[in-house]
Amino acid sequence: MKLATWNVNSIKIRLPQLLEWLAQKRPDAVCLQETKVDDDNFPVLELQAAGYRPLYFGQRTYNGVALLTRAEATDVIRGIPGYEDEQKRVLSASVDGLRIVCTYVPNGQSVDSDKYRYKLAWLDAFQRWLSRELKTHPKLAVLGDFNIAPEERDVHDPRLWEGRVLFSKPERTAFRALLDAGMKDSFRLFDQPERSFTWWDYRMNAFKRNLGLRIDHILLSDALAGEATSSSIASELRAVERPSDHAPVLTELQ
DNA sequence: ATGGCTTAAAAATTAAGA
Repeated sequence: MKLATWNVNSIKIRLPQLLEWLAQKRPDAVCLQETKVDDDNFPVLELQAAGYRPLYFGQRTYNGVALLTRAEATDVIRGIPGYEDEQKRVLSASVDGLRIVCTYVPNGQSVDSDKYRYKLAWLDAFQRWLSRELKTHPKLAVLGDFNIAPEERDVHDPRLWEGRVLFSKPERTAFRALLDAGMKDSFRLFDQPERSFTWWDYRMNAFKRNLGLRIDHILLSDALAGEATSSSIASELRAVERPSDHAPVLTELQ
């Protein structure tokens, strides 16, 4: 079973690339972030024609998540239950015996901003909810744009980024708390090339120079981690005409 | 020169991303 996540930075702009990629890779479940459309404008028909059943939880202009599955998904939950949030960032469902959580973690803007405080409070609520979910759904996968580079090797220049948003100590501690709740970073279950990243700034030829961060992740519950057979970053999608600034991440289960 | 692109809003700029 192939699981994938991709921050598309507007599903409207990226739909042709998404459809081509789905046809090539045929993932069984795909989590999308920053769809940037309300639910009335989600491209349902195009994705159905491609063989996928779309679930979506969006808003105009900002945020928005979606889950595309080839098999039927059930028990759909939107948002973090019990956590009031105007922003559409979490979508969960069961498919093929797995519980899948799609997430778009707040960016945080800068460490001295209200958005950063919102990010940390949001992550605390997310972790506490996932800890409970893991008890009822031992086979759990959490996929998405976490907006956190967990370790120094996930940052092109750790000295430059130390203490900045996406790589500050409180954010890395919050990411560690997610793993400590009973999950593994599937990308790190396997040998990987050095300087592997999932996001590159649009400016400064950052992709060509590989000045990136690894901030998009596929976490697998401890019960599921043993079933993983590979994990990789589809960086070729960052090299196309008019790319998203994020590349997809793929993890395959036996 | 906290810039450099890209997107969505709206009709020129602004906000936001990371």
